[in-house]
Amino acid sequence: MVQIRLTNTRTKRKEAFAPIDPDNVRLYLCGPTVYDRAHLGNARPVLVFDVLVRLLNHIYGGDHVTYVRNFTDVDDKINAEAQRRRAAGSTLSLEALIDERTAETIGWYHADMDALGAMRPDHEPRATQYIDQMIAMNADLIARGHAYEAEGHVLFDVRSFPEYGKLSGRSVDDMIAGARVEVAPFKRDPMDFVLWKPSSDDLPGWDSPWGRGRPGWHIECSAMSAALLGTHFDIHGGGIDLQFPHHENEIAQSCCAHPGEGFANIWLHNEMLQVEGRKMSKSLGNFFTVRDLLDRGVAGEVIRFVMLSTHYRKPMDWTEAKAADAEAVLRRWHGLVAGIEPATSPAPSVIAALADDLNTAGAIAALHGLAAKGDGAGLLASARMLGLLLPELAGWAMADGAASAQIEALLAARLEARKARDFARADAIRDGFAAAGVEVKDTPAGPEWSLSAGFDPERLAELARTQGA
RNA sequence: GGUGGGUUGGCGGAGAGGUUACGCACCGGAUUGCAAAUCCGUGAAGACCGGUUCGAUUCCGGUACCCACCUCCA
Repeated sequence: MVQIRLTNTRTKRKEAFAPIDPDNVRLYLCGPTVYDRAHLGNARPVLVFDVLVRLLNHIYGGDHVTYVRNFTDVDDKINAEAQRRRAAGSTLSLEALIDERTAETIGWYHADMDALGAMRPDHEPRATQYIDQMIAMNADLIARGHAYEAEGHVLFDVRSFPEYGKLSGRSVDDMIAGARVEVAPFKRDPMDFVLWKPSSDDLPGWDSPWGRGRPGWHIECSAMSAALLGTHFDIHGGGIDLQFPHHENEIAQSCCAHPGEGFANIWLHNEMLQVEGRKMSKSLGNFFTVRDLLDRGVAGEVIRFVMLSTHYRKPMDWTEAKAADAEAVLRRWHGLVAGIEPATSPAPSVIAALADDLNTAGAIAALHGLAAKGDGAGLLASARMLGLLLPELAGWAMADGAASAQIEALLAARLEARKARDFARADAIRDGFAAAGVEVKDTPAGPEWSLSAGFDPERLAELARTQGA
């Protein structure tokens, strides 16, 4: 069996992966807060985990892997949007407006991640479905002396958990020394964080032993992972920005509520996304969503390829040049595997690269090797381990019937012109193909064609008109 | 200020203490009516300063720059 090695950010080392139960490998990925469209950075952990799950499925069998990714649907931005809609004249209740907003956002999220070829997790719990479990966990933490109630809040007592800060390499005292924000007076320690907070009448709330309120952000993941994966599971992941405070707080909650269980064995964190060498931010004007890219004609498969061409633990820079490069490679590969059945198993070189801490860039290099050998079957089977060259994502690289007919007609016209030694016309058609993004290869068996990066159906149609083909 | 990540050839981007990464681009050759594609081939690197070593881009220390995170923001 292939040995997977993963960099565990908890131990800061690359470790051999040994599942707790090989018959049920369990992973949890922190999912989106569903208040708006997913931006490009949100896609990175999803794709990293997608490749990881595909690899685990390959090694342990798809029925022996359980993948959970949550939706955070309790959040002040969601509340603000619901309040905005009601202020704008909606007659629906606040709760109904929140449902409306989160439902549509989840729909968008699914559509966008589907377009990237990301498999749906086995479970996609919503925080609002686990309020009872969160309340129970909070009560338990109070009973165990790890949390306390103050002014309608329930707060986690970080001083009760000596390990606090270990994941992110911070000490409570250092963090307090560097604190920049005023501390709520009812906290015992400035680093104590909220497990439950009171809701005013114009905010969603649930009845609890501490009055009507809503959960703090972190407790949902502790409650939902325990409910769906148990109190000890294999892999927990997310963006490196979540390492502190979110994951630190999850560990504190879960380890104190379930002492001795261990919580997640391995923590995986992906580095952040940049755009053209700069941080992606609304103020820099380089902020965009996955949907923005898709609408601009960048294929989901191209986005996936670019994402996977940088190792997950390095900062990833999104550039137009990379997208163009990826598109050219994928079009060539699609041409190479057209009509070919995948090999029965992926190439060992690709599996080996992925097993080595998800070295997707190395795996892509191995795919290039298969392509260079002309091993279409091997390329196809191996690329699919990375979620590439999947039939459901291939539509963008294919010409439709009208374009095919135009291209065939133009090729025939060009052949005729060449036979007549009318090279001016032959070259005009050739140049027109190039300008329209159609790649023609003249082989001994006759011309072959494929679409290249920047295929433009309108220019092709124009060419067909002017050449009378 | 604290914590973590990064810095590799023209560009992107991996692995490995000593042997070709890989892709794109470039250059030479084959091929072509000329091209394209394809095939063959040549170049080209590891921020800076020290240390360890027979030997470091790879390990260790320091410096510089870039990025992220640093309490009810998700």
